[in-house]
Amino acid sequence: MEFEEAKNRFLNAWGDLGTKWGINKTMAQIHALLMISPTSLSMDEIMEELEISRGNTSMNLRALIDWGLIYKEYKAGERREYFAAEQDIDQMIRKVALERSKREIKPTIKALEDVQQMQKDNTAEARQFKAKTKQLYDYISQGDRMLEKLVNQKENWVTKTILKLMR
Amino acid sequence: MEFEEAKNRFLNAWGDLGTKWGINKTMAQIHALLMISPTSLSMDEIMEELEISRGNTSMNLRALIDWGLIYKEYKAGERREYFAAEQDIDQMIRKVALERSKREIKPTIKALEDVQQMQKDNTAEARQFKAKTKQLYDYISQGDRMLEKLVNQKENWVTKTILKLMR
DNA sequence: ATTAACTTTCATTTATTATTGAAATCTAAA
DNA sequence: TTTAGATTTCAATAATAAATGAAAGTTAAT
Repeated sequence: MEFEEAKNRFLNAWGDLGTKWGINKTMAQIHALLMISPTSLSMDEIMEELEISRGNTSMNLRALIDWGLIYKEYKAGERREYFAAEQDIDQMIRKVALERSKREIKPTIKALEDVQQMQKDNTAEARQFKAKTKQLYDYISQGDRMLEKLVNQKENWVTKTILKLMR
Repeated sequence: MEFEEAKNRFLNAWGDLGTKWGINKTMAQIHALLMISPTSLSMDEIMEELEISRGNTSMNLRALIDWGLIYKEYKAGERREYFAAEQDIDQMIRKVALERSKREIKPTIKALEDVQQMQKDNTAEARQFKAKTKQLYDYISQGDRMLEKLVNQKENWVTKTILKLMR
């Protein structure tokens, strides 16, 4: 396999993975491209490599910055902006976990909390509903608390966690 | 909040969560409905409650069965099929983790493996590419091995894992 | 073997999400 | 303060994914 072929294989695989994880294909591919690039890249270089429009590139670069997965770099005497990926995988996973907690887990927990406030209603349906949503609430909020805790201890928790659990 | 209102709030929250996790809204809502139902439900009951078509219901029930999240029940002397959700949350999370590993993680690992076979190429680009994809491969495959291990030990690993890590 | 209750399939339609590209905005340098 | 390189915005378009519904398929009971 040639380098170009391997690179495309990887960019596509990462793009596909992204779409399954609430990250659109372009966003994931820009991220992939920056991860494997030995130098930071300008918007034009990214557009050319991935054959995407300026608007699309701009919007997804911003999204990646919002997620904390890439950052801008300024070169002396150059006006244009360059972009580079966070290279530490632990850090990367931490960022993704944090963002997904914020966008998906937290709102779900809020909803589960809210529905607990339901008025007394002693039908079998209402009882099962209350029991199940409470169970889900306890479960998910405990998981989220764990996530938070691990994310905030700035060490390489992912690796550590994996190794701990592999014992 | 009335029961009906709470129920809809929950069905919508679960549907939304699903869309962020590669599970379409209807599939997630059917799952939610069955989780909170004290009895198993027929296809017609599900259609009516969620106001969705027969075709949609049929396809998503099958998908949920494929994922192992719900199962069929047959009632004596009745021709129609009834559906019930797996009630154990640990089991549910295990099923989702397993399915996502199969659909998303495994193919990514395969791609990362493949691109390692790239021919010798000593440009800075190729070297960074090789290093980064190897790093990702090691990381992700170790994570997936852990997942597999935990999923296969049929205990309530999610709870245990969380508690272990909360220490 | 035929009927009728029930389920599945899939071509078409609808809804959702992503992408484009040109105009507007921003900003460093002249 | 004007210019020009560069980025952002967003209405329009394209691509993708989900939902419909009617016809085809299944199967238990007669």
